[in-house]
Amino acid sequence: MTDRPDLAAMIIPLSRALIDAELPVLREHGLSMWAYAVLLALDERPLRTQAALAESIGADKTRIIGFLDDLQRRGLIERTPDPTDRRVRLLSLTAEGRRVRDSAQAGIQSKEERLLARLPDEDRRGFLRALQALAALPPEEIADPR
Amino acid sequence: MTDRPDLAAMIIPLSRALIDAELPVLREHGLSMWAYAVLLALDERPLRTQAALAESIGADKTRIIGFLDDLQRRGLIERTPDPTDRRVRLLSLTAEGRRVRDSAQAGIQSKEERLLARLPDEDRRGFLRALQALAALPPEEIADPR
DNA sequence: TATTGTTATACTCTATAACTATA
DNA sequence: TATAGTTATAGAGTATAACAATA
Repeated sequence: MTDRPDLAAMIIPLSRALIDAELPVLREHGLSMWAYAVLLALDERPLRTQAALAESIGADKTRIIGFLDDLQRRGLIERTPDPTDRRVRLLSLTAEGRRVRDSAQAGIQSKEERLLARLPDEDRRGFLRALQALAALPPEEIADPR
Repeated sequence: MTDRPDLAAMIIPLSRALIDAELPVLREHGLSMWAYAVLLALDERPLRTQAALAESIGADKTRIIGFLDDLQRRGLIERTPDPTDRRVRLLSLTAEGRRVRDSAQAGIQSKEERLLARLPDEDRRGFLRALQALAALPPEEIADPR
């Protein structure tokens, strides 16, 4: 047995607190958490189906439809039928979508930086490296490591 | 702007994955996430009111009642009226409660250790130190740092 | 017949408000 | 009147199932 609290017992409340920290920032930009996740995912690269987009942000395909409707109505994303298969929707960020995303992210990261500033330099660097490594793992490997 | 993903964009999915990892372990011990959180909180020290217990684990006082009922029925906690003020309930872990808690926690932490083993030593140490520091902060300071 | 996106339905989780018993 | 605990109600979030369009 270790002498530390459970990882989950530290991360779950931290996760909740970060959500509480960031929702007001997102609201200033007219975004919900899921809408912001959509903008982040599409910024990487356009996606060919809504189901793929949903999966990439850990959501159900039925859950993001309302958010896509809204983002499209506001001109932040484009959602056009694929000419080669008219069942699927091609999804991409508009210039305005990228602008909103960048400005929301700037607000969020500046708040996060203020938080990280409380940590000693070397812990902060190790923390961020470890976090990026763990976030890059497929969820199944976290659920059942080794 | 930093060159990293948002903290929240890494921590929220990690948090979800850890929950998925730990629920099966808890279920083996007949515990839900909230029931386990109750056992962990009471292990630190007995508590004088249910509302204080609820707050310490980030729950609403109305939400933990069913779990307390069940834990008491199974003899894992004691819940006795305070003789000096019969409105309040004194809460504490029984020996059996501590046994179940220890065995569940052993299962959880061994799974977590397998996950942490993927990280380089110094990153892992920095990660755990940073996490403990952040988890010790009051939620308000995370929601609005500085 | 199978698949993409959508809508409709049911279920779970959580928060709010009412109730009781004590003080 | 106020507080601890409880119960009841309502709301949000989520998952499952049915549906329409296209392949």
